[in-house]
Formats: sequence, structure tokens, C-alpha cells
Amino acid sequence: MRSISQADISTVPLARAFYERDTVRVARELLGTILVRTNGHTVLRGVIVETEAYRGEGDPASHAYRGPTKRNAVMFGPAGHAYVYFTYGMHYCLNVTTEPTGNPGAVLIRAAQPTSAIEQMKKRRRTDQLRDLANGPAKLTQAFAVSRSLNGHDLTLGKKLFIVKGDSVEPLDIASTSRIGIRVGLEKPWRFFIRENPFVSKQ
DNA sequence: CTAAAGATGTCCT
DNA sequence: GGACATCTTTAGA
Repeated sequence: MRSISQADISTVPLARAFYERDTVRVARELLGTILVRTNGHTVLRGVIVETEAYRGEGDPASHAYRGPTKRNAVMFGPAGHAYVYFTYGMHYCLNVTTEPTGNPGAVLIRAAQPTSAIEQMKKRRRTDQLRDLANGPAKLTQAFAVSRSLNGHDLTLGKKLFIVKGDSVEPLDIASTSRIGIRVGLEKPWRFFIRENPFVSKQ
């Protein structure tokens, strides 16, 4: 994959209209975009290389499958917000909400290729292995300093946490498989990743 | 109220 | 390939 230079990076957050569409389509189109997290003076960045789509009705793997609850409320709200949930007693996972208000949907950000503030990410992750910084949903939130406080955060404001357009010239080689770590809904090929990219959680 | 599972990661064999 | 850490949420009694 082509490396990305500072000058190429947009600072304009993706608009609400980008998120307010079919969840599976948004999941696919988020590949190659850049996740940005401003944390004090630090700006952490990475190219999104792996995502998963979660719908509501008809998707038994989704938190929204059985209707709204306190935890999944953000999934039912407006598109373009962060849905951050805590799981396994120790991990956070980051999603972005999709679909119009009232219609649940979210895209899990599973992996990113770090491009900025790599030293800070290594510190946060307690490893020197570049590949291990964000090649999994909980590793990614640790590297990007994402936790509960960002649940419901509006990603279109360009503050704290947002996503900007990528600068890839070549078309991406996108693969899809079953989603990972679920027991139902395995028949839906809603995991998307950039083929051959070494920062994907699993090929 | 109680219990079981969970959109995971790490370390071990 | 498997155990285990660790605790919130949800479903069911």
C-alpha cells in the first residue's frame, strides 16, 4: 500500500450524508479512509483497513437485533456518531453509526494502518511491533485512546475523533468474509478488508 | 435477583 | 489450539 504524506491528508471530516446510508455500503467505503484522534497535542492517525457492518432487524449478530436498550441507544440515533461499547470486562470497541435516525446500524472499525503518532501508539499498546498496534478492534481503541467517554461523540465536528477522506489513487482490492467473533449471522459476508494489507487482523 | 455470554487479546503448550 | 482475565449487559426466573 502506498504510504501517505502529511500534505495529502484532508482535515475535513466526512459529512453526515456519508454515514447516513446503507450500513454495508458504508462499511465497504470506509476502507481507505483515515481515522483521526486528537488527544491533547497529539494527533493520532491511521488508515482504516478492516470493517464490519451490523444492522438491526434481520441481523442476529447485531447489538440492535432485539430493539433499543441503554447500551445500544446510539445505534438508533443519527448517523455519524461514535458507538463505543465495553466488552469482555476489559476491552472497548469503536463503531460509527449509520442509517437515518430511528433505523439502527453501525460499522465496527476492526483495524487500521498507523500513519501518525506511532510512538505514542507504541507506548499505549506497550509494544514496538508496528503491525500489532491496531490490527484488531480492541487493539485499535487502545492505540487511538478511545474509551467510554467518546460514546455518542459526533464524528462530523472534526474534534477529538473523526474520519477524513483517504488519498489512495489506485482502486482498493477489497475482500469480504463472515464477521469475526460472532456465533450467529455467519452467513452474512459483512466483514470487509483490504486484501494483502498486513495491518488486517486476520487474512 | 442470578447467571451466562460476550463484535477480544495475551500468554501458554 | 486452548486457557484465562475481568465485568457489563441482558435474558430469564
